Amino acid sequence: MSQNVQLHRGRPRSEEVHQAILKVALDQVSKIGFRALSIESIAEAARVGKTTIYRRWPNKAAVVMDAFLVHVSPRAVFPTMPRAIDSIRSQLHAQAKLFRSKTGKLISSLLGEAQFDSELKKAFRERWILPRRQLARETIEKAIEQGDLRKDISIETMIDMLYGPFYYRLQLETDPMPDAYADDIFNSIMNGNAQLK
Amino acid sequence: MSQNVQLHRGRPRSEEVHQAILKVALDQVSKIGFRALSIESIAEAARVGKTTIYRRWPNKAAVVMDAFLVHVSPRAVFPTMPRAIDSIRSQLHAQAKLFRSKTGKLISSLLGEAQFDSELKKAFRERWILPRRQLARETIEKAIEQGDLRKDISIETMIDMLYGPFYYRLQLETDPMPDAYADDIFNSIMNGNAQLK
Amino acid sequence: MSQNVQLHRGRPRSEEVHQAILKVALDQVSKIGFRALSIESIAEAARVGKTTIYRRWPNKAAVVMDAFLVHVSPRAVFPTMPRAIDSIRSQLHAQAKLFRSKTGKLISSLLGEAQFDSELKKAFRERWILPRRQLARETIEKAIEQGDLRKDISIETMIDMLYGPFYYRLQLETDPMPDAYADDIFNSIMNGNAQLK
Amino acid sequence: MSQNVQLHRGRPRSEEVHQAILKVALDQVSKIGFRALSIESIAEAARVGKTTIYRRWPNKAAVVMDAFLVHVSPRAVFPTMPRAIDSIRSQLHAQAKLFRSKTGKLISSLLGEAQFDSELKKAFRERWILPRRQLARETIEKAIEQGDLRKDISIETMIDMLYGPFYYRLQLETDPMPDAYADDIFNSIMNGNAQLK
DNA sequence: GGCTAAGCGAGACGGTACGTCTAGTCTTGGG
DNA sequence: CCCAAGACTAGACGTACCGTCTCGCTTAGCC
Repeated sequence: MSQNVQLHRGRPRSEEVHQAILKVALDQVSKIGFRALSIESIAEAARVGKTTIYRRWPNKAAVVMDAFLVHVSPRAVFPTMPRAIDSIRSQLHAQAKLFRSKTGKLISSLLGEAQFDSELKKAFRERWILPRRQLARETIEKAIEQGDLRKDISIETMIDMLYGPFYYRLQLETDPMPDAYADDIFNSIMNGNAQLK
Repeated sequence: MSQNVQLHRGRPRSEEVHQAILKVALDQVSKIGFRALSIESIAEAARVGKTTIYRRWPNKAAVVMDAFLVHVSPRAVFPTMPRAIDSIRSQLHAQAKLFRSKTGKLISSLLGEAQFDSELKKAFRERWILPRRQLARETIEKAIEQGDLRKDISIETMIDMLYGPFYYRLQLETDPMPDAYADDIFNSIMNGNAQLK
Repeated sequence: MSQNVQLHRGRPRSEEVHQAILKVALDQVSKIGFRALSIESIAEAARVGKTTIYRRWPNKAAVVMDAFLVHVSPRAVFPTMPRAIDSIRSQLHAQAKLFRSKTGKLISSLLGEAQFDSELKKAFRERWILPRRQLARETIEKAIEQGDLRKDISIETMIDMLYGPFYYRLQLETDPMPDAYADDIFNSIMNGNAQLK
Repeated sequence: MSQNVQLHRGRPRSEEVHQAILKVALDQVSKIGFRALSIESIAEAARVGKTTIYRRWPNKAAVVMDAFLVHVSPRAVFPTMPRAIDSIRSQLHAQAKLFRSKTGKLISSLLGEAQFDSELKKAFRERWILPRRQLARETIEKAIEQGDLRKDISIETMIDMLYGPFYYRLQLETDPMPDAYADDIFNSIMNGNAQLK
């Protein structure tokens, strides 16, 4: 029985063009920022028709989101160490370093734009936030098993406390974000702030 | 002898007009959202020339920022209780309530937009964030004096941990933000998550 | 062998749209006058984007100039008669009639505006004035050949005297412009005003 | 019986201010042209409130019209000679000279603007054109009496032929306007162009 | 090798809002 | 009542992008 459905009719989409667009998008977002970026400027710089971009993405946020993930994914891996609790501390340092880099600016732009674009918010959450939360969740569970974290804690809240302050400081720039900040957060989460009686 | 310098030359700016613009801005931002809002629509609805708006604010973000503060300031007061630590818990509940309301949406819009507008970020930080941090700081110091918080903690980090998770959840909508969330955050900050040995 | 150069790249400009704009421009200039006319109102009435107009003409004067020529060209032909001198007299009557019509108002608007827009002046001169002067010149030369006009006259000056008084009266409205006016001008040009001794 | 009607109540209008406005208007119209001129720029340059200008003139055309007349009136006098026909020839030369000067540009601007402003047209006609026509009329009548012009001519048409070609050439710039042009016009008007049989 | 279908770059299309400009009016304090 | 200053409403300007569309041309698989 032959397969009647013709899978690829007509000229196939060019992978080259796809990559060129993402590359230009990333370049421009770094150079001129997310706001100043426009589909028109990407199209022009990539020597590509606007239609070609709109055929693949609904708007510039989606393009930049893709460009961001292609760029950052290989870089942002969760460290694995024998003691899970060490992985967590290590991850916080990696987080601080990432947020201090140019990528930090890109992340805050995407999160900022996501406040006005529910599709982007969904994508940002599902493709960037949730995978990292899942890794964090697994690591926390392992740390509980290893006896370093209490059994009775709310894991989701703990994850919020691991990430929340970083995004807060990234977006508000109330203070810089040195490695020591990661340690402060870690210690506070582990030991709490109450005066034991 | 006489004062030669005329302090207010020309027709003074109309306070009525000022209030009308802020009112319309707030109305519209609630109805149609920050992005759909335009200076033109505000001008039209407020029966005001566009120039009159541009004379007072550089862009719509600045208008909405002002409208937001006028609207929210009287509402968002830091509760004062005999034990400072109770004020903190109470404030977290107020925070959760505020962020669940329509104002929460407005705050996330302003913080989102602030990622693309450094003047707005400065204004948001200095007129909204920092005053609240200052109150939090004073309350924490009082709680230390009252023996409820440890002397050796980093106050700035603790403030980040009080607010960060709320803004994180507000912007990412990973989960809802019930009153119980405020309690979870409070307990985690107070007691930490480590398994005591 | 093969022709590599793509002659018409991109979507071609719509002739329909072009005509629609000119039609609307002519309608509106008749109804509300040149000054009250705006590119915005043309765009709106023609259901066309402003950019589409600006892509083709630099300002409203250029649009109206084109609309005028499209409208008037088929109407304003130089009459041809066996005796060239009769063509001239006939043309003066046509001139008077044209200037009394709505088109006269349009011509005075264009000439008026041309005093502030050198491009328009150039266009008005080259596309409206000079072609008519050329026809007049040929007719005068023929009349000289036919022995009705003297050989020693300055043709350019004579053309000025044929047209100048009409434009003068059109613009200043010192007096009406009946057919008799054309005859007066014609007789004066032919016979002069000096008392022969 | 005392006169109850108070003729001048309040502060009298300043003559100084009046002159300053006219001077600035004339300066600016020479420098930047009629179109670029605005009431605002006059007010600013003359250190005068806009209201003060609007109190005296309805719009910029009226201001410039006044400034023009104040400037040009003492300069533009009709020459008087024993033979009226010589006055006419002389006047044509003066006309050519005036139209070649900066004032020519100003006249064409006013006449141009007058096509869009009926009040200005009225003022231009009554205060500039008609007085000169009246002088021309008187001179022509004198020339008829002196036997240099025919009795049966249409005087109004002859005046149109004296002035029309100059305004035509001033506004259309088809050709320069040398003194010889004045002679050509004069000769044509006097002798006509017909071949005598 | 020709047919069909989709992709391609280019650029025109209808729109929306921008931020600026000027018009002509109004509202201060002061002369 | 005049004056300078400058805010007021109104509305057009010309520009920038949006997201869609329409060209001629290219590139594939299928018959």
